[in-house]
Amino acid sequence: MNTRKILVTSALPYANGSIHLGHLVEYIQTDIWVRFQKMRGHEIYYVCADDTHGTPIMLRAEKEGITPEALIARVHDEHYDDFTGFQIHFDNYYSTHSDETRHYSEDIYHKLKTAGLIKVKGIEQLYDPQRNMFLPDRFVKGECPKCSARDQYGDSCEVCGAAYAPTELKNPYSAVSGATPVKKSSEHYFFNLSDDRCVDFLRHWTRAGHLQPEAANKMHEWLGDAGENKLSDWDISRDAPYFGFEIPDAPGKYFYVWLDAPIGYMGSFKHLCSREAIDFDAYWHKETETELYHFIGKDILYFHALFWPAMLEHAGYRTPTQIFAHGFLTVNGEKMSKSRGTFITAHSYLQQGLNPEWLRYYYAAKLNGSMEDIDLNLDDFVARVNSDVVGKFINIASRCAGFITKRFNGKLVDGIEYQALKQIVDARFANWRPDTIEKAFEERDFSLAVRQIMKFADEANEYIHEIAPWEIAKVADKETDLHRACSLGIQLFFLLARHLKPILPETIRQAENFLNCSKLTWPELAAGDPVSQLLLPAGHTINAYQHLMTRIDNKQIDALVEANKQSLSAEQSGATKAVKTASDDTSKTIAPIAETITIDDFGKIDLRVAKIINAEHVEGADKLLKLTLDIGNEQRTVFAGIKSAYDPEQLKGRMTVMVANLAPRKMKFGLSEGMVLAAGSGGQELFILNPDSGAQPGMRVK
RNA sequence: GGCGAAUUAGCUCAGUGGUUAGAGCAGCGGAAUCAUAAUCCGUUGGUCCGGGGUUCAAAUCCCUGAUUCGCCA
Repeated sequence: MNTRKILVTSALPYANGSIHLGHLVEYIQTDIWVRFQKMRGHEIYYVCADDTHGTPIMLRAEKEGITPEALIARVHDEHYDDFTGFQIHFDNYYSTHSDETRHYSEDIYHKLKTAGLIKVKGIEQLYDPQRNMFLPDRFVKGECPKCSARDQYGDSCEVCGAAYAPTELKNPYSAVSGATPVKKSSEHYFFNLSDDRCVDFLRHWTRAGHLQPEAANKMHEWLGDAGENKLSDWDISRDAPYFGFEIPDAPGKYFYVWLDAPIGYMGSFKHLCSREAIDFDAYWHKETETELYHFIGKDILYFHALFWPAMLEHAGYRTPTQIFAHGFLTVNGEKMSKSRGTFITAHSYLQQGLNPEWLRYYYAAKLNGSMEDIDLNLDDFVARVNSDVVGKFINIASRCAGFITKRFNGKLVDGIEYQALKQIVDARFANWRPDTIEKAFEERDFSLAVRQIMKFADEANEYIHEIAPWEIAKVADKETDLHRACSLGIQLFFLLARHLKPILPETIRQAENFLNCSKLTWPELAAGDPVSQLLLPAGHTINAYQHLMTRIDNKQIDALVEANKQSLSAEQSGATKAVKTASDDTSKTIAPIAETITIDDFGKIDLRVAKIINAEHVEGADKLLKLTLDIGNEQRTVFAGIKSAYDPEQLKGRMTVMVANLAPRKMKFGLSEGMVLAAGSGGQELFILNPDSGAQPGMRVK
């Protein structure tokens, strides 16, 4: 077999926020693929790094009262610990805030400039006059120009979905200082993506097998047909103050974080090369035959399939062999949700004592190499892992090992019985060839690999049931049969373990101890060679069996979800890019959305427009006002806890909304026949609802 | 609004023109007791999202509608 030389990356997590189960899809996917290739003996390096630059990092560090360098050092360690906890093995986990990344950023910039692909032009942006800084879109808030919803971000409205420029917001304010932003122009540096050289190159490159078909189609949408030019030049500079690399010949101008992020792949690899004397150029030289793969989420295809290859090409470097994009993770069929406790951090998963290999297995069972989203269904997660891994796979070792240890001193059959065993394997298990599984792993169709491996595990259990070692064991003169049967079971377990090792590295490491064998390699089988060639040698001795994996208890999942509900305000959002940062600031004052209800549930609540015909203080009550409400054909008395915010006189004659079918409640001061609706945290922060003019008392609200 | 993807058993998913649509899990009925970390046999279960079309033949191809999710405006 030819030894391939491969460099693999996962996208760089942003150094602002924790790793969560959504991130882990990608790192687990990559790690499985890398481990598979390593087992096959290929020369493969897996590098990654924290993505450390940009305004959000700068502002967060400031908020915490530390330097950005201190912030990114801390987050780097947190991220690295999380990844290590999930058995994700990087050959190097570095930082984009490094000499190497700076070097290649400047190098690529210079080469692009020399090629005439950098230009400077003035643009007008919103500027925070109080903080003396330009504001990224997400740091400008205001009212949506279309629907007037308040507190919307500068790029799009979360209420009506409209997209717009931050300058279009009504009553804009800076999310940093609260000041009203002003328009100010400054010079920005652009990478000329719209240049014919880039467009022509990308038109070809995106169709040349470097992308999944669905990704290539998406790129075509962005590129347009031949003759069209839909690409805009890419703004690669940001003005000071900015945490990042200053552009060499442009004081006060910094490289935009997305310029140096992918260059961080090179930086991290360079750092590894220096440490381990690897030839960097062999992997990045234009004419190289080494392979380069980037695993990414589908959300950042734009950067990796357009900007990045165009930059590399015109700076004289090689371009990626392939971009492997995956979909998003949903939990129980929905977006991860902090209020439902399904926004689960890697740290909490590990801290709650859940086995990381459960998740690795489940993700593997779901991933198929396409850009489709995958769903983590928590009930299915428990059932699937328990049934497949413990019930089928682990059980094979568990049920055969006892006999081998107790009756045969740990030794598997040898001599003529070993030959008989091989014959059985080649007759009955001739279909246990690794080809299909190997191809599936190579193509990142892990779900197919897992299906195939579990089919083998089913066959192993069926066979063991047929020969029934526990029956043979009762018969005095059938020691040989018992020995052969159980040896076969262990051999089958050994074969399955070899296939599962990329997915379950720690469990299989323990299995290697149990099996008393050196590190398991991928089962390579040439065409025509019998399956029995893959077995442990004759007379091999194994160690006593100790349990290799426990089952998941539903209670553990409940506790995990509960823990992530509780940590709501404490946890940072941890999105891959900075866009989530600003929302963290508001999330602290906004209560989580309650459990989903059906329209029928809502229909049970009878809300009516009510006119407040009288309001008065209640003697002896600290918080209550006594309201008399007109709801059309009847009047209601309601005691409302709004004394702290409203004067009775100002309420008289106003219209509001009440729950008309709430069970009456006897209170110290009388019977309350419903409740009026109000928002706010209490005290002076209370706001009763007010229907639009024209609503009449008694109208139902629905 | 435009473009794209998805929709198959209770759950998670296979199945891209060819028997009567499958698997695992769950359920139900048995067996077994080596495996306290379990298995084996049997079995129930489907309007392949709805509607229309092409074809000897459609889950699969085409049109149309619904829902969900993306991207774009």
